[in-house]
Amino acid sequence: MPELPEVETTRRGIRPHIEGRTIRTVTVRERRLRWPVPRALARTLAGRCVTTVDRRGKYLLLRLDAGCLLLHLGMSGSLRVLPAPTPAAKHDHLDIIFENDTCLRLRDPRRFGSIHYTRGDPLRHKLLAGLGPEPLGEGFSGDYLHRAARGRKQSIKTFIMDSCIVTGVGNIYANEALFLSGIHPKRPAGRVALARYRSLAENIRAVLLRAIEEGGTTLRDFTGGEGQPGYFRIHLNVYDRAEQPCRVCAAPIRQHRIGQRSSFYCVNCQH
DNA sequence: CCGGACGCCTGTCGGC
DNA sequence: TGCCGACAGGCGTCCG
Repeated sequence: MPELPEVETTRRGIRPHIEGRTIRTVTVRERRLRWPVPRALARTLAGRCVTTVDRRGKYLLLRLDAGCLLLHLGMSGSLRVLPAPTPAAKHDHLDIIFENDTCLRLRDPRRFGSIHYTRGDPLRHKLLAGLGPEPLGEGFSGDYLHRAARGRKQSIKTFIMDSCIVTGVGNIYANEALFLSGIHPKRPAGRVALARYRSLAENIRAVLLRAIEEGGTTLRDFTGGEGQPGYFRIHLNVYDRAEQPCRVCAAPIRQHRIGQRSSFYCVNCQH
């Protein structure tokens, strides 16, 4: 579910409630997530203080006074801040309760999300070490993409969704950025010219920033850290708009699968 | 090395 | 109604 804008929205929603707070207890109701929740998690976290809440790609980093908690929301995960005695519903797998009776609750019906604790530098963690540049940070540009794509035959869409290339771009925003740059999603990544990669890099940034401003995209059930939906859906040009008229040329938006993922594009505007 | 397919899960929706 | 298949915001792993 959550791509970079939704994870960033979650980060901004939970941060003011938990930064500087000390963890009193942790309740794990379901250990079977994408990877098993560490058995010692509750013991490890009790008494720790959250110093900062950061993000790397689609991972949230809760930096503690000792170690760091990594959270990934998978397809259906969400985090929410609640007053401590709030009854848990189905799929509420984890509660982190702070000494001021604030509860940080993880809900994840499909259980594709994961939780990891690391003692050392989180950016060195196995799952983060190989990630590509942040699309909103330094080191990400059209020149970089063009260089990385050299000789690649895979589709441009699969290419920009590869977290080793650039992190945080998922199915919604890949479709949207390619539309904005007029690039057909099936075009081989190695056959996109530098000028078009410059446009694409700018549009990836632009669409992610705009989505963050709107609090992310809520398709069915995404909510930010304070339970609010995101409003970027209104601005989607192609994603989930099969057969609807292109906002530029009015031709019907096409949908078909690229690398097992639904892809949406305008045959008229994208080449 | 690269690229594509496959699972992992539950919930929802459309068709019959 | 109910059943069944397809599909859903991700990604590590396996195989050719």
